[in-house]
Amino acid sequence: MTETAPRPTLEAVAARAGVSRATVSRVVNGGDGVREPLVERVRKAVEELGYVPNQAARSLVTRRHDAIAVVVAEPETRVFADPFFARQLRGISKELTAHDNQLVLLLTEGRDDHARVGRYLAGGHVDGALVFSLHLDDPLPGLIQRAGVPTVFGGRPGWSGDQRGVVYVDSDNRGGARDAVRHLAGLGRTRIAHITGALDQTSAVDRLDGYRDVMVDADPGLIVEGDFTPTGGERAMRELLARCPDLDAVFAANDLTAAGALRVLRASGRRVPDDVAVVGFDDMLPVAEQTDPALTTVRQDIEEMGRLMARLLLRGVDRRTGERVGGAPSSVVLPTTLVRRASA
Amino acid sequence: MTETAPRPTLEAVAARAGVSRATVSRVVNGGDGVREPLVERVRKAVEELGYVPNQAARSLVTRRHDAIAVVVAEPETRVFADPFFARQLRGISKELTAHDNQLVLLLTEGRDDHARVGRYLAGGHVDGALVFSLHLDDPLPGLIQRAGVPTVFGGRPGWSGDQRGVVYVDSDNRGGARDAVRHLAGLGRTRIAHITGALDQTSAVDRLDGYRDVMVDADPGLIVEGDFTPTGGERAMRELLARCPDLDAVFAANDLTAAGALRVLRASGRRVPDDVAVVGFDDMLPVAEQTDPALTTVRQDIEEMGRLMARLLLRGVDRRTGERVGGAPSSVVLPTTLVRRASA
DNA sequence: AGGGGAGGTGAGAGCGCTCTCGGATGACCG
DNA sequence: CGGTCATCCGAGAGCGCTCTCACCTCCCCT
Repeated sequence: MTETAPRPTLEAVAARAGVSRATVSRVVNGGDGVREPLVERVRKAVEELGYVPNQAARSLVTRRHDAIAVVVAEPETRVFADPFFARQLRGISKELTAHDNQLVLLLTEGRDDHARVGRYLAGGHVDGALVFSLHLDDPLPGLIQRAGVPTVFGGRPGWSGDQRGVVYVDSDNRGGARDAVRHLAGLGRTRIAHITGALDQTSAVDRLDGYRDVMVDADPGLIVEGDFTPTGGERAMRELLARCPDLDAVFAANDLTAAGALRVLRASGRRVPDDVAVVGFDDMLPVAEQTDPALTTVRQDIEEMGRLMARLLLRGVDRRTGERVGGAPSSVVLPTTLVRRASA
Repeated sequence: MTETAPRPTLEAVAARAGVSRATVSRVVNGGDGVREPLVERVRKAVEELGYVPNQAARSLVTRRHDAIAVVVAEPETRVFADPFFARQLRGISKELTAHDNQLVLLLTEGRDDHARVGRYLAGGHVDGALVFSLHLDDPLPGLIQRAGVPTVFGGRPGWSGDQRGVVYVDSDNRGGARDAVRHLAGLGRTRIAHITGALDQTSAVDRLDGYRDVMVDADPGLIVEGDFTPTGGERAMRELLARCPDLDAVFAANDLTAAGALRVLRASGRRVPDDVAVVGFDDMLPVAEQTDPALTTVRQDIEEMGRLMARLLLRGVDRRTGERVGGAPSSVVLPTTLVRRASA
């Protein structure tokens, strides 16, 4: 265990197989242009010696790292506490693994970390970056653009700078919100309230816009700002009940918010969905199914978002190294679906 | 953006500063043994050129990567869906960042992935590994030991192989469980049931052992196997109520399980804590506080566990490269604390 | 004033790999 | 049967860095 066996090099394999380094290299990298018997011999030598290429040496000459950074800006604990991000990460991991890429995770908190991440990305340690930019005033997109690293954002970055070349993957937050509100309207509800998410995030803004699309001349009193947390949902719901006791439906910006709202509604004696219908967003599974009553919500395929981000990025990275591709990748907005459960 | 500026090399910095490569290297790596005026000149040149060392070239000669792999075996979605892991990851990230190490995340699903991870670790791409080995029959510890990579496990690995040199960080699951059950007993409860976790994980086994420590001659009917999920908790609770309608307390193996149990208890007309007192484990925050009533539970400092794992590993890694250290690192078991809320 | 030593600095040899380029080999055609 | 060309393989030059070792300076002691 403490004994570090000297790892075999290309040279050693070449000697054993009785060929040159170049030939071994060719075989290891796909084996094109090497005749079958030689390929066999080299493969055998690799096997016997347990040869594994030295990635550092390889990167040194190829300038590729087969590694992608995943940057998660995490100013608040909340973000990380919900499973949303974990699911996305899983999708990303799957896709990267399938293409033999490593995932380098960079978690940031605060300004100093931003600088550090910027330096790291500019340092050319990775071939590209997947960035979850969560807040409107986040300096990260700017830093990254300057670093010149191919990047795909998770969620539309709320960034006022140069938009050219910005690629992102997002859910159709606005469309999903419209569906939710229309569903409530279709149930005959007319006093439909909205508890927003944290409005410094584009997803919250987009969902609010979707609500407004349907409720064109809604009572402004029916809109209360939340923050994507259950506690925020509770507070907002209390405020709503005080302001508009006659409301008959609530569209919450996410499931956690809805869960909080549900508790307050129950405590206030309202029956859900009979008195007040509630719709959430995300279909965050441990939560949405476990509320009482089970939550009607807007589902987004989170894992697929992650996978797509990775795919888009890898395409961009390939383009960079000069391989043929069909044009620059562009942003993708994934559809959402309404999941009907008991709450609306 | 598409234009990849050629990054300056050590050579370039040396030329600009009018010194040799060796001197620049010395300055970049701490500057020991270089006279002040020269240090200044080199620093200036580095600054002006925006020089960033090429990690690949450096690793090639030093055989260090300043990178640590975090391996998460994830046979079931559940593991990833709960925030437990995310918190630990955060602790790890902080500690690694503080020591200028990168975090390479390896997510595995299924046997093929295990082989892949084994190969990766054996390939010497990272200086060490942090492994979350979740199941008793997991082949990963064996693979890793064979790969000869310094490793620290998250949670006691339930592994029957050679235990020498196995280092892990765990919570005092057994002690925490004892505290929980004693607390219930202290409340005057006598028919205390236990819903276990998934018993192929050591944490579940240890918590069960802790329960048994206190309930030395408990009715075996009071113990039902769960699986750490809310649904499992519901099922188990129903079974318990059918078998032992006279139970007056439940110790659930984790908070999610407790949440499920709580729902079933309420549905069955039992009042909590009046009729049945409930204690969970983890103090998983969005969950434990939001249950009705708020959950009394056993808190473990998850983030600290992560930080500690990283610290232990880095110490082991240093030892490897020949730096002085105070002996081989050994496993650590962190204490837990009982958090009293409304449910017991 | 001369010698020894300590401390700074530079030259150069790799680390393990890829990739270009020239040479060898054999197939195929006239 | 000689020439042409495509195909396959090996020699060798780096990629950007670290680190050893020799040299050079300058200081201090006798």
